[in-house]
Amino acid sequence: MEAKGWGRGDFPRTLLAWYRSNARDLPWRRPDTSPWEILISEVMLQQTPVNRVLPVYLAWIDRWPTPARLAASPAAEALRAWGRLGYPRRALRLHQAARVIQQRFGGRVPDDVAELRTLPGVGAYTAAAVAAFAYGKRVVVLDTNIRRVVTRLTGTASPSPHPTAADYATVDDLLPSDGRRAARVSLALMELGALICTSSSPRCADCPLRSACRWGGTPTRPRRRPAYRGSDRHARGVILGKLRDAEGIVPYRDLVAAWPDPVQLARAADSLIADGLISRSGGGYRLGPASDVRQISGPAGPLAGPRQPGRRSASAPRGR
DNA sequence: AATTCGTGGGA
DNA sequence: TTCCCAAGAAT
Repeated sequence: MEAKGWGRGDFPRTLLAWYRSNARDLPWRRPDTSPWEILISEVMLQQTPVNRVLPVYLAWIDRWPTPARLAASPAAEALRAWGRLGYPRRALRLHQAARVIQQRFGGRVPDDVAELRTLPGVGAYTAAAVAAFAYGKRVVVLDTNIRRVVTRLTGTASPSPHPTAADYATVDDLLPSDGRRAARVSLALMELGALICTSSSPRCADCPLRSACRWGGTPTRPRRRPAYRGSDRHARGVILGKLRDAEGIVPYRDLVAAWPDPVQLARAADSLIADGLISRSGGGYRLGPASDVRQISGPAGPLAGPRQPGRRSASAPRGR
């Protein structure tokens, strides 16, 4: 569907003019940003505000300027550098992605959406974003911002919580034929969604597209999420914080001191182990998956159990 | 297809 | 204080 009152070329021109003078100056938008840096920024920005990503991103690309460099580091280091960005499995997957890029793609971030999609932690949005923003490919980039802006603009709001085929078609119709220009339109739509056409209390008076917008101004009510405080999720966060702030092994008693319910604590720790975010080590816990130890200790380790002193902490929970 | 997965700033 | 929410992905 065409937005009302626009010729086909008018929409990109108006939007890009707005973007040129209103876009934030973000490091991953500099013209010399590498595909690897683009990938890092996109993963970090998943469900995470720009302002929180900025310092972590800068430190990350300084430390690991190539996939090879990250692939050569233990996963625990990636988790530690991730800091408090949230959703730490993203750090783990980005680390895994670096190893896949190194081993299967010769150290180069793929430019093909299907290949990008095979990387851990890279879904439909991130694959499209890297293909478009790093390589200038004409692909539909569909994140929550673009979906919100376009459905409001064209009056085609769909009730589905996930992007539909119709959503893709609607955006595809709005993108110019040139790949690099289309990518810039996608960036501009995202920026418009982030700065003007926000989820709640949008600043319609400042919108460059207001004369063509079909939106009636009816916000959608999201379902409320379960309480965080006191949840297993909260316990996981506390455990991870403790292990992140410690260099090595954290005794179990230190975790008990940080969380009142030992049953819940054990459950949370088990789930973190299952996710590869932490592992049992030397009678306590440490950041990172068990595979980190094999890497650090060298390939000599037999399949038989942990190579640690027989002394086992009495306070450590036994496998259940 | 519906759930689960952090975190902290601002309304 | 409570609640919302910020460039999704995996299962």
